[in-house]
Amino acid sequence: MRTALIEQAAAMLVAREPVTLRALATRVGTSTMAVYTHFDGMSGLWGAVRQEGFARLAARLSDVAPTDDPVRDLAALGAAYAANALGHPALYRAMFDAAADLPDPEAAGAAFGVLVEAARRAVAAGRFAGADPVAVATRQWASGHGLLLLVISEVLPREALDEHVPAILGALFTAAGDDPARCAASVRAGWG
Amino acid sequence: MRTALIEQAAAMLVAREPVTLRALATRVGTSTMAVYTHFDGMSGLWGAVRQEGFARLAARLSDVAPTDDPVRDLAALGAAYAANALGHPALYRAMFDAAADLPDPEAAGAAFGVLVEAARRAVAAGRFAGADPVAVATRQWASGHGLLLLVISEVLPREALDEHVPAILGALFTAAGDDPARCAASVRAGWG
DNA sequence: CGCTAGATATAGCAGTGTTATGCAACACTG
DNA sequence: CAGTGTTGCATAACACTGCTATATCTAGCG
Repeated sequence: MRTALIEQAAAMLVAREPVTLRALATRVGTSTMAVYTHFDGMSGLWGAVRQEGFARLAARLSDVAPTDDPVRDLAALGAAYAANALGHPALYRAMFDAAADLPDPEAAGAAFGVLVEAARRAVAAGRFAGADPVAVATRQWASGHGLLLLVISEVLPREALDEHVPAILGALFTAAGDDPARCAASVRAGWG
Repeated sequence: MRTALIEQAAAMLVAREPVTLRALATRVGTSTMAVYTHFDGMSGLWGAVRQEGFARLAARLSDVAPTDDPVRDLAALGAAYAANALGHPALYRAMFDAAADLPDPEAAGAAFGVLVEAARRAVAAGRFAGADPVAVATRQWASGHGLLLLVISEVLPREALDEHVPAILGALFTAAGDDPARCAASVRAGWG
């Protein structure tokens, strides 16, 4: 029942239908009370939906197989992140509407951890000499997040991603200590 | 009446109170119908509020006096942008909830134009050799936007701005062609 | 003054989330 | 096995939301 409600809510979210209590209950074939017994009302359900979104994101990022080029992997993680967000834009927006209070913040931490781990390998491989992996991952995340939100909001066209993401990642990774030419090649390879 | 409604809505937004039709009408001392004669219902009022937000943002950015160091100016514009967003976080979020459809998109274009103009001066001054001013401005804007949203959402602490903004701007401006050391000094001077 | 047009006030509608109550099914206990 | 407490869902009602239809009032002008 819990999972049915969450999945139905996520489905209505990606279908761009308004996620209302009664419509949700009807679709699942139950009554409105179910949302109150399994969650703490709609706000609780939204929390569960956000967490599900972060769980799917973490799964998508974990699917990116590490190679012997950690900088390429960082770009590939960015591509997977963008694909996930563009595939379910409404869910992505909902996730960050209140990303601070998740039932289990570890889910978001896991997604972020994949990025940090790749950055750590880049530092270990000597590509990011003396850089802080957490700082690099945070900057990549924040920059990509902002660009993605502007694309999802239709402020920028979809092509803006291909135009700006490689440039931004190249700038960040070069600033972290990577060789500019080699960095550009890795980013191009990872971003696809 | 129009302006009273917009200002009251903005005030309730920064006060973190729910902006409801009846509460808004009561505060202004009128009836709910006023929102329908002067705007086209609540959605129309939200559009006007978003536009007012962009107008204030453009005014704040225009207040940044240009100096003979355009790279410093870009960082100063970033600081003004961040101060405006952090000063009225709820308004900032509302602005980008539907930034694509504004009654007069020129208001947002004006704010963005200030950034582009500074980048153009940097190109003209030889700091950004052969770079595209619009691309540089877009990357700075998107990156700062993402970081600001994460701070406003309390995913990242406020100190993250001082930690990451100079690094990100330095990386972007260096990638645009500026000298690393000189760029770092300009950013430091502008970010304050 | 009389009249028209615009804006405002009132009341009601459909829809929302939430809650109180009742009912049915389940698991445990003597 | 009967009785019993607990849990989970259904029903109905409540307060609230945005919105609209109608009536009233207030200028502005001939």
